[in-house]
Amino acid sequence: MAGNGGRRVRLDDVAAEVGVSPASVSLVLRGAPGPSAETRARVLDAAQRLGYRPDRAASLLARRRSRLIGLLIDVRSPFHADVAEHLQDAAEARGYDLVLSTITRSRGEDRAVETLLDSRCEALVLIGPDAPVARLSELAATVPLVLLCRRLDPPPGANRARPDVVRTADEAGTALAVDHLHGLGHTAIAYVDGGPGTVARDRRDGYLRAMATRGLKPRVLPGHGTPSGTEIIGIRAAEALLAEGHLPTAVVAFNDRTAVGLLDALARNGVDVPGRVSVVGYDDDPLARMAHVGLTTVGQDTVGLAGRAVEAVVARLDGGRADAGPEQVLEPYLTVRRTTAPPRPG
Amino acid sequence: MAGNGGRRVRLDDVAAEVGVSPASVSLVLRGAPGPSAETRARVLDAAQRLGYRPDRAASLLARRRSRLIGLLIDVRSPFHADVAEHLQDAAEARGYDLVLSTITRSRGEDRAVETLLDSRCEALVLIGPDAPVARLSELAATVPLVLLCRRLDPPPGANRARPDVVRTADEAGTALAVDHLHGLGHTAIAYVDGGPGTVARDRRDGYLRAMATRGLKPRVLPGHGTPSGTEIIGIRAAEALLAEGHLPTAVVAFNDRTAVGLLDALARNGVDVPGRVSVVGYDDDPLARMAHVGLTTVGQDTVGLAGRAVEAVVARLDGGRADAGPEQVLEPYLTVRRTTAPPRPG
DNA sequence: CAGAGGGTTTAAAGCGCTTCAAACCCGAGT
DNA sequence: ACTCGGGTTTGAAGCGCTTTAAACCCTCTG
Repeated sequence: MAGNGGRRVRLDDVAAEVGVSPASVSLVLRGAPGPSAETRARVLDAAQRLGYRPDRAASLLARRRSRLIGLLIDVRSPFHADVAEHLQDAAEARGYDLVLSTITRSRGEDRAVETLLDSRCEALVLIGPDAPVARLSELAATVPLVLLCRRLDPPPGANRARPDVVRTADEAGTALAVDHLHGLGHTAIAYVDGGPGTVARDRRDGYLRAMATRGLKPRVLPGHGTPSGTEIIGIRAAEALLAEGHLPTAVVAFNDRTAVGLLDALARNGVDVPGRVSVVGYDDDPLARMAHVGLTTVGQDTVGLAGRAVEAVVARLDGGRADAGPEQVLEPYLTVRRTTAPPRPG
Repeated sequence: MAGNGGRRVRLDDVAAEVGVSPASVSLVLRGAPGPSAETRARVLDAAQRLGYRPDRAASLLARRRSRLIGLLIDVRSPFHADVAEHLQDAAEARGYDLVLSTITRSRGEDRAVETLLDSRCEALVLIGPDAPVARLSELAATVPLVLLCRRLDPPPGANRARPDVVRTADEAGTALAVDHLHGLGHTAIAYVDGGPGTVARDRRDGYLRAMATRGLKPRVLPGHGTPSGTEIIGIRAAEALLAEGHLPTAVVAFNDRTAVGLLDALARNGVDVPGRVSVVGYDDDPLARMAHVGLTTVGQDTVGLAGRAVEAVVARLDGGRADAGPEQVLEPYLTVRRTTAPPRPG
């Protein structure tokens, strides 16, 4: 409110206004026990009147603990944004705050993590980081670390530090997709791969195993090539399939973006989905949920993931647990929308 | 590196290690003039060896000026992410740092701005904020403010504080689209609106004016309804058009997301684009650039916008300019891709 | 009426870094 | 021998808040 050109209002100013010590004001403002109801009221009123805003830097510096959790995300990913939101809530509920650092073109994972470290974070949560196991282990030696949606494989040596891991059972996810399709009557089910990375591997393995279990012949379309997991990959896969002349009756894609690329290329070539080909994605992206896409997809429990991640952090920070807890693996779920149907008879 | 369980390494530790005063270390680490080459080398070496990381909170608190620019964005928007990246670069070049605060479901514009204010930001940049003019003016009275991609209309009273404004000439943008289509031979050009908001108004006005100038009959499809500017709006518009039985030969959409919805609904209904209908979007979203979309669209000069925004901030902060400079309006550009073509003869 | 005990308030010591005036050192100039 | 000036280094005072032990002030016992 106060548009006075003067200096920013400090805690002392409020104290002076009310006629109490800065200590009291600090206590009141943080809702700490001590001050009487009357003092509280007067301080709150004055703070409001003067338009006082606490200085985060100062408060952070003075506080014993920062109660800050650093989060690394990729701004571009809606999935990350989603998880971040739930993390925010979960952290808040436990009395923690989130500092987020995004990775961009000009700012790699390492730099983003450094920013976090410089910001007094007591723990770090990394969503599906690309860093090699050795680097992660090294980081984990410095600060409590939670890996979200990424397994640590191969596990670091026995005496190396080990981060907590919270992830979705991705093998089960693609198996779910195969189940669903097989249940509808499909037998020719192809898979579009997601390139390198542990996540892609898990999903592929899940598909392969599920196919093997049912005695079906797997068919994996390569997912590498620059930006893996993008629409382009899906388009290429569709083109490859079309070029062969005979399409499978169903395709499972590494993720929704790939699935959307697939969908689009199929539509452009006059292939009816789900009439001629069924498609299943992975992530339950907002993209997939959009009415006009209506993609059947495997979803991750973002609320659960966020919750577990925060629990892991709290267990280390407040619970005094020194080393990583057991890996937490959440089950994925399948959301059936409009891109899957029984195969066309004949 | 140092995985020692001990306390975090402080500036004093480095100073002690080298045998100089903390003051010298501080100077060296910030590249400030003073210390001799030899001192520099020794300090840098020790800092490296001890794995020293400066504490941002402490540094921020001690510094006279924070050189921090607060940026408000919506994580979900790729356009915002894009601008943010360029802002980051531009700010860095001028010796400023960015603090970003994102608006989410559970965290409105106001709260996000408060976080920024609490973080010692010397100036704020808001990308297309929804807040009413009065609120923005009030904010501008507190802190140097730059409005990006949003005009201030109606202008606040004469004695009210006024933010700097950097935006794209949106009227010109849609006019560009109409130009292009008319140039191809189209005369039945419809427009899908973007709901309330100054941006939507400008774009619509540009369309209407351009149509009037050419003596063409405008046709605006409503863009309101929850989340305006989304794919849904495009789908509804396409359905409305299809229901009428006769399609225009070209459609200009408020933004790319709307255009994509439009595209999708048309494809589903067997309408060839650009054979039967041409479509133009707005924003030059990564979405539009994607190979399989190939949307002809109007783009904004994000680098220019970011640069001007930072210039405006610097002019106020370092240049001593007290009040807002002139509104900066950048010209949009048209990127022709594969969704526009001459109308089908006959 | 002295002393105990509980609820409030506060003085003072930081948190880890920056800043800047003052001190220092040394060879050059007088 | 002595001052001068420039390049280096540093002591010390904060930045605005938190925290803790100690001081205070009552009212309540014994």
